[in-house]
Amino acid sequence: MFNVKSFLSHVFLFETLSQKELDELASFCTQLKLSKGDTLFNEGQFVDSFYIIAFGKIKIFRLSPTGDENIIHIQTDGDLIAEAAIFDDERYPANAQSSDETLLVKVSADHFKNLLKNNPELCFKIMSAYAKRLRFFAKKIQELTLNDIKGRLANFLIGNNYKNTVTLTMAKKDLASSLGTIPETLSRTLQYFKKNGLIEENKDQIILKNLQGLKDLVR
Amino acid sequence: MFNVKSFLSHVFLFETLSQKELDELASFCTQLKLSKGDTLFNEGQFVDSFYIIAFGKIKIFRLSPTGDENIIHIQTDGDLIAEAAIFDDERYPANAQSSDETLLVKVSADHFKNLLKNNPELCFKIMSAYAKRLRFFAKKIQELTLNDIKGRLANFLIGNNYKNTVTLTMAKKDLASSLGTIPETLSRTLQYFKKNGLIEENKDQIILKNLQGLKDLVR
DNA sequence: CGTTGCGTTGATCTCTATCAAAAAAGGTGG
DNA sequence: CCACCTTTTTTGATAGAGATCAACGCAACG
Repeated sequence: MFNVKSFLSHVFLFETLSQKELDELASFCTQLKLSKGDTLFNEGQFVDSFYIIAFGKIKIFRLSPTGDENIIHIQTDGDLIAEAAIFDDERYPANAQSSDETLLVKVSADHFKNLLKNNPELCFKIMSAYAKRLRFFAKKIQELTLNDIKGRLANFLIGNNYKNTVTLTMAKKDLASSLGTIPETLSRTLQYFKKNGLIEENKDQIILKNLQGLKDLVR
Repeated sequence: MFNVKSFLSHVFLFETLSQKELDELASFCTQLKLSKGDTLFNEGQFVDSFYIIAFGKIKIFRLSPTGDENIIHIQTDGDLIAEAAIFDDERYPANAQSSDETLLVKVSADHFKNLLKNNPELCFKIMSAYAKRLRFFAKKIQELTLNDIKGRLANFLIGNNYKNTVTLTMAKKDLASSLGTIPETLSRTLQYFKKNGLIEENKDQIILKNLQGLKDLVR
């Protein structure tokens, strides 16, 4: 059985809250269960809450006029969604869709802001979370302008490996999109890595055989 | 004569402060004058303050290992610099350099955080500023992955035009870098726009002759 | 089993970076 | 104000990376 309050107390942003504050926070949170493909919100809709992922995956994306889906990122367990939007204007800036069986905690924006008013420490934590995300974005921008696809893929593999193995948690077409390329190119780049002895592939596992070689591809 | 307190009272972030709070704020702010080319801070240096531009231009950029300068953005009058960094870890994530005669107000991070502790409304403003910047970055990422150079330049022109005229406030080589390309390509793209009757150029003024045509180039 | 979506492979073409050089614009000192 | 030097911008030619289009194998699924 899933306990909202207990879950919240383990979320980085809320670690420092007192029992009383946690109770208050929990009082205006609700659970939300989504199936694969369900829409959480759409670009342009009014913001009335933000979300925390208990488990599952949420795809954040925008659509070009031609209908192409541009994945900004894929959020997963423990990640916050649209927490920035509640302080900005009153509409969501992107689409969010579940790409898996997903359980979310939904936090009412108005109530949350109220809680913040009396808790500067929590404010600081939120700001720090923002700052982290800003840094992540800045890094991504640099990566897009500086590195070619080999470099970007190598960087992804290096950053997501555990004991020299990367487990793909998303479809390759989604990985392609979040690397700023298309499935065909990703496929070819993976072949290239394999031919040069940099990696081996085994189902959804990618084994890094030559870490230094991969690093050399990254600027 | 430049008056710090009066200037601060007109900065969006501080509009809601009382006279008393403004006095306190001003007490730990200093002025800083930079000439063209002067360095404000470098990537990796410890963060002890953030800045507000009174007038002038500050270039925020990172260097690739090969020494290429990757301009993230160019900030100008009224903009904040490094205000996100003060809540993150303790180092600046990029380089900042004056690209003009520039006057800055320097705000001590520690003192400022202290002020924030007792001012939730100001916290909200800061968070909103963060949210805006996040959105700017997200848009830039989208643009880099979605649009080609024609699209990016068209988008820039559309977004920066006033009465169908864009006044270039930076060197073309810098514009090229912040669009994620190189001067040669920017130059050629401008020629292309001219040949197709989309724009006309006159010194540092670009006149948009066919707004719809430009829009059609943007995804 | 047929259908549907994903991943791979091949051929081609377009865009953009690179290299090289000339032209234009900006400073600087006399 | 002019000659000189530096930096920026433009133009040309070339090569390479990656997108596009097309087709096929393969697995999941009703």
